Amino acid sequence: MKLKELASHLGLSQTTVSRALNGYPEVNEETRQRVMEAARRHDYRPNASARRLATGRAGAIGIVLPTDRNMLLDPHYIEFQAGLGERLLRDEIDIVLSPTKGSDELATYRRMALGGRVDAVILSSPTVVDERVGLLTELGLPFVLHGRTESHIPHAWLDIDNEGAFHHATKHLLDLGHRRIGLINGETRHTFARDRENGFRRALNAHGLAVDEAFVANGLMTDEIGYRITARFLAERPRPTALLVSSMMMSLGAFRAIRAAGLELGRDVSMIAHDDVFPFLNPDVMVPTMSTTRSSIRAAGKRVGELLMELLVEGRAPETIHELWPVELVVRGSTGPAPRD
Amino acid sequence: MKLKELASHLGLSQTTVSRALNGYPEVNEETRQRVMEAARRHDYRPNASARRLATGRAGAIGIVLPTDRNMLLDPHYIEFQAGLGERLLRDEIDIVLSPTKGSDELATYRRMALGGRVDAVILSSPTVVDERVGLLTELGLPFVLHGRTESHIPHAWLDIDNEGAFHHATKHLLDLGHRRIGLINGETRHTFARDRENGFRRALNAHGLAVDEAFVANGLMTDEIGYRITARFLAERPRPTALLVSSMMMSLGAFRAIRAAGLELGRDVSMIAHDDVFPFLNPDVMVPTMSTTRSSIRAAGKRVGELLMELLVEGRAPETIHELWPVELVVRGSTGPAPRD
DNA sequence: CTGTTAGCGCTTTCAC
DNA sequence: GTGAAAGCGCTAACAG
Repeated sequence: MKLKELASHLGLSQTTVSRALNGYPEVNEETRQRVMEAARRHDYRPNASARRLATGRAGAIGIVLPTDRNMLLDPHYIEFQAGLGERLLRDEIDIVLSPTKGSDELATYRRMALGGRVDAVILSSPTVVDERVGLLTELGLPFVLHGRTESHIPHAWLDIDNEGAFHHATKHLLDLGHRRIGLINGETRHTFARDRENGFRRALNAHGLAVDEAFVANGLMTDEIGYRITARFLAERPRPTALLVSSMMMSLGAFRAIRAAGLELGRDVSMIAHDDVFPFLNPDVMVPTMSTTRSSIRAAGKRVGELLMELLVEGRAPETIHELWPVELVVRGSTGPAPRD
Repeated sequence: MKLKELASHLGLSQTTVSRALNGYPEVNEETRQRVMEAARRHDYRPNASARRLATGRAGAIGIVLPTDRNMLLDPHYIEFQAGLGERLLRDEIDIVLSPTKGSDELATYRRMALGGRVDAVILSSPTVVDERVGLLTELGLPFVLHGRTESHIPHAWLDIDNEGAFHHATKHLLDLGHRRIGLINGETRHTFARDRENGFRRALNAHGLAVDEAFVANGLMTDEIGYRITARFLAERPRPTALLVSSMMMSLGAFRAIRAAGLELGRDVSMIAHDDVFPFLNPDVMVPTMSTTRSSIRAAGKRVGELLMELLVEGRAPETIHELWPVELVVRGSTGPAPRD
């Protein structure tokens, strides 16, 4: 069923039917009812491409999906998508995933912009210096950055307070008497990792403590890397009495390394991990329960969807969109007072 | 830059330029070079909507994304997407995610089909009786099912041999002398869970053993549920000496429950878990290493992309596409001989 | 080998 | 309040 057929069916013009369906005010209320009713009965759906071509709006937002390693081989991504989808659903906006090999990423954004397939894009996992912001601005494709990057170009972003979170967590460990604290972090080129490290260092410095560089490590946020780094830390003498870990996934590996070293989590070694709140990994049911800095990545996705709509529909200026979310510290069983030496 | 401009720039008609760009054979090779070169120089990209409207092809395939809990907001999903993307990338095919609330799922498929936004869709996590197959067939929207469902309607599917995998795993445990084996499975409405249970039962029966229903459990495939079910199993007397677990995520919880019960994995209790091969969860680096039935969900995604293209481009008949992948049993440290009673 | 001419299905002036 | 007509940017017969 296409508009033309529907119109002739009703003995009306395409124009009127289109107007009725799209809620234009100048349509007779009775006519509108008839049109609506007929549309429903015939299960009429406007053709997306035709509508887009006519309006210039794509009704979709884009995400570039790097198919190779390490970018988003983690569950963070899908949680974010779920949140985003939750919001976009309301306006029947689709998410277009454009697969890309890591090296062609910028070219893919270019293709998205020029192809008119999307109205805006979302940028995730920014690095400290991120070329994408400049490119998209130049291309005139609206976007919201999830995270932050250093750039003089005004743009919309939403981030969590990584610096504050790890500062708080470190301070908590210091208050418990820990003096040798290890940091197991994501890759340094990512802004969030740098921010967390800054928070960590600031807390130690404020306490008059030097950072022991042997206890600062970065890597992919996997179970395996968590295990390896922790094993290395625990082999040092003296070893750290507490760990700050950038992801729950890494904390799983860290936990195993602690056990493998014959130590007990929450007594011999304390741990605080960052929790993005995955439905399948609940710090409350771990044994011992895991102390965390918590911020739902799904909620962030939802809010980013919201901001995108404000950008697109209400024409809100990107530079007015800067949201920094506070991060909660949840103290559970994996943290305890520093053991005596 | 649009086609029209590019054409007048070159002193050619739109048609010729279009043909040159789309690789039609009847274009003079020299002309084609000129056109290509000009297109590159001006960074010309055909408008996706216009092309779609003209050709009727969308250049995208759809996935319905259930935004609420428990469907597949788990990492399985993103791995599959990555594999799919890897293949679709080659033909510049996009993936359109249509967010939906669980209950509106069928309506969303309908919308996708009628809206012409996608050329085909992918169906994941089928239930034993799955209405989607009938709906899509009726709507005439091509699809490939990842998994299997009971249906008399001919359709394309790719699945792993879940029955065989769990039969094999169970048999292996039996050969090691285990007699009380627990099954920790996904939700029974899903075909894969039913198939795994069937394989498990068949192996026990072939061995002349009755299935102890107290040792068969189903639930969401999360760490938490894995923990709970295992704790319950281990509280039974006599308790199981081996566990078959449907996901690595659940096995993490199972592992914790085993430790919490003061038992040792691989000695007091053996475990085989199904591994979808996530880059962030490596059975080889666990302690002890985890025995698994292994099949890469990412490889499946890639192959589904391939099949989709055959369906769409080469016009392959859906009913000729039935792939059942064998599953490898990888014996590692988490399995050992049954302990003496 | 190239150009002319219709559309694809919808929205949107501009008249009435 | 409704309709006629002109596109949106591209592809695809059909001629030549």
